[in-house]
Amino acid sequence: MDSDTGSTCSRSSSPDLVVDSSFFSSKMFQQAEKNSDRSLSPGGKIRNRPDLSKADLQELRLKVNSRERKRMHDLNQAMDGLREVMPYAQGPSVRKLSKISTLLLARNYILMLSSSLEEMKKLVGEVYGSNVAQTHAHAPRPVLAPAQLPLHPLAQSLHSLAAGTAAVSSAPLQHTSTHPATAQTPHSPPAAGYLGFHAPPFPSLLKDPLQLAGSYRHFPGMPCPCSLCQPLPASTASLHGLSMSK
DNA sequence: TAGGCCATCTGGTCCT
DNA sequence: AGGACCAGATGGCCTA
Repeated sequence: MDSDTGSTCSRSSSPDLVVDSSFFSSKMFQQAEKNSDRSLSPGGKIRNRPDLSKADLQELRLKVNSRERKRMHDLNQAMDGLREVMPYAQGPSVRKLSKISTLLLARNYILMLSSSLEEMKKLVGEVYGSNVAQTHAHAPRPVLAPAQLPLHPLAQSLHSLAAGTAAVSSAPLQHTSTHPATAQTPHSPPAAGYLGFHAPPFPSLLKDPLQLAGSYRHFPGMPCPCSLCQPLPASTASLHGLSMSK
């Protein structure tokens, strides 16, 4: 059951709840009674307090409920904070990620970043190694194009992740996906399966990462990974398989 | 109307 | 003892 305040908050996960006497509406007490009837099991910290009067028991129960509400609100706030840093379009017209989707997406995001970091380390090591060899050989060496530098795989993967997320959640990114397989109606939340770990997340993207180049979101502070801006080096192709199969 | 998602209440358990 | 955390139950809202 929703509290009166909860039902007016447009499904916000973190409603600003002001607990006052009116908050405990008859509806809430009806629910409380039901729950009490249902859970008449022996035990229960509050129920087993013969030393307290009925009024005290009720006050204690309200206090505990309030704490629990606050705890859940804090949890939801943290969840909102997590949503904010996810590569996912946000805005008033965009339905926010569900909790489960947020967690799954976050996990994949972390995995992708970790993988990209490893790849960056490798490439940096290779570059330094080559430079050392080159210095000794006095031979001219082609300079890596920016598109081939280590950040590329990270950004490329971000595009896949973001585009896929948008596809399954229908949250419009800055570019609009036109891929028929990923088109969904607005306001449909992402299915957990798409963000899960047992199947390639976005098969169409894995098949042809270049196809959706124009539908990607560009992230501030990151090199644009879309194929319109950069070619896809073979070394990063494996990243598209990085996902949920763990 | 069914199903998904969510907020809330509640009792139980664990920790300080 | 009190608080945090957890899981089950319930009902509301929303979308397909």
